[in-house]
Amino acid sequence: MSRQIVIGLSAVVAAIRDGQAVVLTVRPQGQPAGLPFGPFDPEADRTFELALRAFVTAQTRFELGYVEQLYTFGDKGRDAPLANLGPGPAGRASRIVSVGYLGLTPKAVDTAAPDTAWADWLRFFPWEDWRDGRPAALTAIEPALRQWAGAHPTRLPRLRLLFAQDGAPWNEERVLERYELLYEAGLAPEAARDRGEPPAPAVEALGPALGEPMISDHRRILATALSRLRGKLKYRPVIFEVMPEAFTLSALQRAVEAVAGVPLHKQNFRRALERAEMVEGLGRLDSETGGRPAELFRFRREILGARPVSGLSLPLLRD
Amino acid sequence: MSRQIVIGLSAVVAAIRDGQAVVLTVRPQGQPAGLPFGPFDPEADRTFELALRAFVTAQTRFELGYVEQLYTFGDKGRDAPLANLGPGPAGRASRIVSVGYLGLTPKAVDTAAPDTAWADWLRFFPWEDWRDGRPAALTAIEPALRQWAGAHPTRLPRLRLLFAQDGAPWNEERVLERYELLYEAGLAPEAARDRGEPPAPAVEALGPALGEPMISDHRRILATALSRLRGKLKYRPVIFEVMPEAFTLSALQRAVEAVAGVPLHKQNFRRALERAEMVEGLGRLDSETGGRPAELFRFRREILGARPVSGLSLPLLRD
DNA sequence: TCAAAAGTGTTATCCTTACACCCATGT
DNA sequence: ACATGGGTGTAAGGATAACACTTTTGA
Repeated sequence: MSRQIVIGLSAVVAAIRDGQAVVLTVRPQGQPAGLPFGPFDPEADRTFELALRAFVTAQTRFELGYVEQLYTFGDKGRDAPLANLGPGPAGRASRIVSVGYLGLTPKAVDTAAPDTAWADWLRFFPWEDWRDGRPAALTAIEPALRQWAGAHPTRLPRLRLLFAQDGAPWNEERVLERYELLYEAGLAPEAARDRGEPPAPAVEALGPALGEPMISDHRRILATALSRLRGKLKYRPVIFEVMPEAFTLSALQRAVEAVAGVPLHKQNFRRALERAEMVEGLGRLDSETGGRPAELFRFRREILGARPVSGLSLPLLRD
Repeated sequence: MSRQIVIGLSAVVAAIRDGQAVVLTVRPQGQPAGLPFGPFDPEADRTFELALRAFVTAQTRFELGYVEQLYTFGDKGRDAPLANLGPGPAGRASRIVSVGYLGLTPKAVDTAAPDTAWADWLRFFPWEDWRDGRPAALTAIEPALRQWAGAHPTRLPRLRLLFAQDGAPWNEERVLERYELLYEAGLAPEAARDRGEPPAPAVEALGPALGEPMISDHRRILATALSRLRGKLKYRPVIFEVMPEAFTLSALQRAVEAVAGVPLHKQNFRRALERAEMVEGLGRLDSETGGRPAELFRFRREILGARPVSGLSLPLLRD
């Protein structure tokens, strides 16, 4: 009898908390972190999305708002430690196909569900945070990357382009490609693990600069999500899905910066918002941090139905 | 024993022929057209992409070049007539999940494989061709669309936005959303078919203006592909994947226009190409159609590895 | 010589970028 | 008063959109 297919659904649930991009993780004690995931039941589930919403709520006591499909991963050998996804054709080795989803929510409240926590997204990709200039983690891993590339005719240009080597500019969208390069180079702990090998010495030496690993292919899915989200920021007003009803323009800018991982030019960011008529002042003020109180704004959701609406421009701050 | 999952892979293989965007279709005599598709074998296939390349070649005697994953569809009830996808868990009703792929090729050569043919892409979506102004097919289906929308608070703005009603501008990227609206409105023949109902009279009356239906969810996958491709044109130089090594700038422009379905401004299109240093004159001339011979150009593929490269701007021609 | 398609010049306008500066509050 | 963050004005440069015009071939 032939090997069976199990479809696993994984959710990247993202939010903003204290000016940082965070994701919902599940971490059974002692184990690496993972994303909320569950099996797709071909009998009972009418659509992927409904199944996803149901098990995320069950697992984390959290209701999803905005949801979109990311990618379906089916490579043999990268699904290793997800052996049993609950009931269904377990016992015998099943072929696991994983469908990744991205969910956004304005409320990063603690759910009190066991083993569930909001984790700083960039902890898994420390080289992705350029808000305060070139990240230290990148400097730390550069030697290992360059050693892997050597003078190789395709590796070296690829490294240059993806990791801003030799004066190449940083492109914040290519999160997945960067992670895949690290995996190929054997610099992601998951690479050795998936082959059943012990961790490489180079990986152990670099430690946290390589980012925290996750179970199964979850870090890959997380990288896919960040790539998608950073790209989408620019052509859809998705950032408002992680903002509360009322927010200050600075909070909005900090949210965009946290997701995109780059510092933005304050005034040009505001001018772009204004021109697009995306936000509206509420007259009310925010009485908060030290300094002049900021006006509260709201997203003009009504423009979504009324005209083709693009995202935000990212006016970079020169460094 | 529980119902099993079958994963079907479908390929949208696109090319340009005689200035038209075409796709590879499989059409057993008398039946509606379909995309090349085949089952994913969890036993033998290492990745989706390898499996896809293998069966497309087997089925159409055609080798794929550029390939990317589109989307994974798993809705119950939209997979109706694909009952048996070859060997595997057939006999008993299986749950079919379909993973769509997009492939691009510069050679739309006839393969001589049985029942395989290149079909004009826009035949399935006649309202998508704005190269010669507002398409007649759109004018034809507008009354039915407006009747469906009525004064409904969400339907009407959605219709306006997607189908350029009441002065709203046309957005060529939203192919999938338009198809889904037609499906919801019962104006795609597939909608009644999937519910096991006879064709609606309104659908029969409109005939070809609603576009040719396809088997299973293939028209949905085709719409997904066109959306993706139209979007991608603008931020990746994908158009060159469907061009021969040497081409004239007019041929390039016609290719872009065929895919995007909109007319472009000749000189501004060329200026954009020049500024991006994307193409290079070959000195050779093309001795072809009536008129002054055109210079042949090639895509400077080397820029791909060297710097972050975006796609083409689409300088619209006012109408 | 005329139709057909290739290819070029130029300007107004808008958007982006990059300056530098003023405002309102809490301590 | 001063530190802290909020909020504004304006000018240079580049990209886009919109004009109309010249060139080279085949029939």
